[in-house]
Amino acid sequence: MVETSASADEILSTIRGTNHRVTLAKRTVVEVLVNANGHMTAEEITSAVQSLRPEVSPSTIYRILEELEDLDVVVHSHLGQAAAVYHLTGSVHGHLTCEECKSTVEISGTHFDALNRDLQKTYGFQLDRHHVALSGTCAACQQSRRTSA
Amino acid sequence: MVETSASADEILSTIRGTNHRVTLAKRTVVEVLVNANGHMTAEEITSAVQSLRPEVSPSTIYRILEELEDLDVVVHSHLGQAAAVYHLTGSVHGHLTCEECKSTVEISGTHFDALNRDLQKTYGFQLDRHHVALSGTCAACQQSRRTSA
DNA sequence: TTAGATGCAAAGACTTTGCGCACTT
DNA sequence: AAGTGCGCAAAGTCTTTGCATCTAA
Repeated sequence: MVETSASADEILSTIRGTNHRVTLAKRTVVEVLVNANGHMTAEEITSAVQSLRPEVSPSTIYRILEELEDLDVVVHSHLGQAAAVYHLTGSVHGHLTCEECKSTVEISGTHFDALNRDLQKTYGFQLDRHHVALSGTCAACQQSRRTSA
Repeated sequence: MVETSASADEILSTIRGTNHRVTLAKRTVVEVLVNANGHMTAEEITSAVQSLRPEVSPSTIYRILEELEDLDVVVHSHLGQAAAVYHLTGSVHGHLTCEECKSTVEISGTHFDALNRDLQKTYGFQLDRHHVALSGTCAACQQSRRTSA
C-alpha cells in the first residue's frame, strides 16, 4: 500500500517547525502540490501558482521547492533531458518515461523491491526510496513502431 | 556476457555507409569514445578531443555525438541534473549514481532482466536496452551517514 | 523590530543553431 | 567540383544568485 502524502496544513506546520516562515508564496506552492496528482515541472508549478498569485516569480518557486526538498516534503527527478519534475514525498515511487512520445506514467515502488535487494547485495547501493526514473518505450509506441515497420 | 563495442574502424565504416563524411573531428571523437572505458560527459569528450586536436569546438562535438546517436553507435543518458553522459552502444548497460557524492558506477544489464519482464507484463513498457540510470546512495555514503549520525 | 523571504534582473551551466569558409569525397 | 561539416559566436533553456525591499513572527 502506498503511503499517503501529507496535507497542506501538515506541510505548513513542518515549515513552521523549522525557523522558516510561512508566506503566501509558500502556501500557494504547497496548495498546488497537494492538489496535483502526480509530478509537475517547475514551469508547471509556476504557472499554476501564478494563476492564483501572479506576482510570485519563478526564482521564488525554485527557492521554495528547494526548501521543501530539504524538509523531505518534496522530491524532484530528471526524466530524460527535459526539465526536472517535482512531487510530494510518498505519493509516487517510480516514473516510466517513453523516449519516443515523452509520456510518463507513475508506478508503485513495489516494482523495485527485487532490484533494490539485488543492488544492495551486489553493490551495497541503496536505491532512492522516493523516485526511480526509468526510460524506455511505452506500449503504444512499441505498437506503432511495429505497425509502421 | 556483455556485448563488445564496435571498433573505431567499424564505426567509421558505418559513417561512410550513410552519406556522411569521415572528418578529422569525427575520427578523433570516435577514437576517444573507443578508448574510453565507460561514460563521459560532452565536456570530458571535448577536453579529450581538444587535447589531440585543439581546434575542434564543443558545438562540433555535440553535432558528432548526435550523428553517432542517429547511427545507434552511441547513447546518452542524464544522470541526475548534471550534464548528460555518452558511451558506445553495447558497452555498458546500467548506471548507479550516488546522490550524495555524485559518483557513478556502471553495472551489467542483467540486473534489470526481472524488472524488465515485470514492467513489460504489467505496463507493456519496454526498458531501454542501452542505458538504465538509477539514483540512490552508494555504499560509502551509507557508511559515512551511519558513522556521522 | 528584525531576520528571513521575495521580486526583479542578471548570471550560469549545458546545449543548439546560424553563417560563411574549409575539407572530404 | 560539389556539398557536407566545421569553427566561431550568438542564442536558447532551465536554474541559480545578488540585492534592495518587504513581511511574517
